[in-house]
Amino acid sequence: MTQSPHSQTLDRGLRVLEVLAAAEGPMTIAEIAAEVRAHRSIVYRMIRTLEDHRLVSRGADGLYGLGLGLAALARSVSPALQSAAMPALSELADDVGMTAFLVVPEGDDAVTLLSVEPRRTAVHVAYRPGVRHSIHRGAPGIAILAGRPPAAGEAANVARARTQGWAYSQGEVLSGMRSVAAPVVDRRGGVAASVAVVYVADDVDTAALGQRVVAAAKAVATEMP
Amino acid sequence: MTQSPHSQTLDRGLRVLEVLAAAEGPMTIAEIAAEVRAHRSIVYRMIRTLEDHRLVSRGADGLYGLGLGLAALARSVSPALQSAAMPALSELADDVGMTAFLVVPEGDDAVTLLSVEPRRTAVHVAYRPGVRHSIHRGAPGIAILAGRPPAAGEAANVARARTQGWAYSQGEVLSGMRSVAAPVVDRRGGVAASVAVVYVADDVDTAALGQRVVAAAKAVATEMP
DNA sequence: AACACCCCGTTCGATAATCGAACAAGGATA
DNA sequence: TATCCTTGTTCGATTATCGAACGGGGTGTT
Repeated sequence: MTQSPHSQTLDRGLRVLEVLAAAEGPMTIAEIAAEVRAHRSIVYRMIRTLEDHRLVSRGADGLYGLGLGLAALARSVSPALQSAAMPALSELADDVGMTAFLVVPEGDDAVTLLSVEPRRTAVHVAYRPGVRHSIHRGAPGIAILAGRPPAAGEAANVARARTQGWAYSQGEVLSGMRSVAAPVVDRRGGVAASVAVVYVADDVDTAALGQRVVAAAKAVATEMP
Repeated sequence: MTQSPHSQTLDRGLRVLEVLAAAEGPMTIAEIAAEVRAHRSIVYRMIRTLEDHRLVSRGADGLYGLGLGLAALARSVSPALQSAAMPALSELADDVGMTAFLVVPEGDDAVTLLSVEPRRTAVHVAYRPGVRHSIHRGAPGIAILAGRPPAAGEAANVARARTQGWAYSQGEVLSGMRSVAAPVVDRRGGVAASVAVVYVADDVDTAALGQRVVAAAKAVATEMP
């Protein structure tokens, strides 16, 4: 078994991006270097290269932050799925007054790819793209599992979600949060994603909400190429 | 004057991402290597590293595409601005039945950071994040310029936009497309962005639309921290 | 079957890209 | 002025990277 060599330089460059993403605001090169644990001159060279690709940009104050090239790159992640989901998600968010989002499986994780906040509710739950958790916890992940062919020894909540068409969870990802989700099943019968909403209220007609989310998920599937 | 050394390895790694973004669908490593004009074994090493950072992912068929880590990174580009703009944009898009988007200046360019398509119009103009053009062409760029302090020798359309509060353009970026935009002026008087809509119809009350866009831009500014 | 072709993934010595201590040049503070 | 801190660059030593070559698996063709 080999060591599967990795690229040190590329790794450090990507860590620069991650450090900038995790930071509160723009940073100096010295701060970045300290965080990445590399020599300053190394970070200089890398920052220049990242700047060429517009992945970082130097603000007017001389500090560095993430650049707009990332917006273009992110838009190219599953573009067909994103385009198909966008209208259905915003319609759903408006209808029910909750944040609606699209969750995609990646290995054993469920990752939020796209989220739409409702137009005008006093309070709503912010749910950011990039959020990642186990596919076995939370309605979005359960919905994805339920959309797949039945597996031996699968959890009870997955089986229930499969028969009723949507999944429900409470506090599995964030305490106090409830979530309802339905799988997006594409033409070939594969599960591409799930559509979900989150909320905190306890006076919600879950069954009706479930049907509404199922309809949104179907709409997404219909728009898929 | 030195050559401002750049990092070859990092550059090639980023080009891998760009190649994947530009591609129609997932690619083999050999295809990527050909496109990037680097040896296959180099691309192997880089792909492994990119995979560790979840910027690329290997599909079930063994092909590689962009990974979900990009969604998280993109969300960290001006997060405050994105959060502030999201609700106002989707409300605007719904109200007027047009695609609404947030445009940010980067040097001499105007770049689309965020876009929201309307819920249910038969036809609407798709406008993708990452679109970039000169800040001097098109309503979004003009609006940003108009939000800045008056400059000597500035174009007439900028001056007009400043007095009326919003900018209008026709076919400057895409032929046949009309666009109306208004600047987002933050608390410190700086111009962070502009809010814009695009459409093709010629029977639109431009003045009324302009007022509506101005209101949306104000709403975004109000939500800014 | 045997062949040809393409893609995958890895190995390893030569090489060139990278590393990082040291340097020069501003600001700021005292 | 002198001191300190930060930014940005230089350049020889080192080491990560490069890339030709290898082995193996899959698919389609003769």
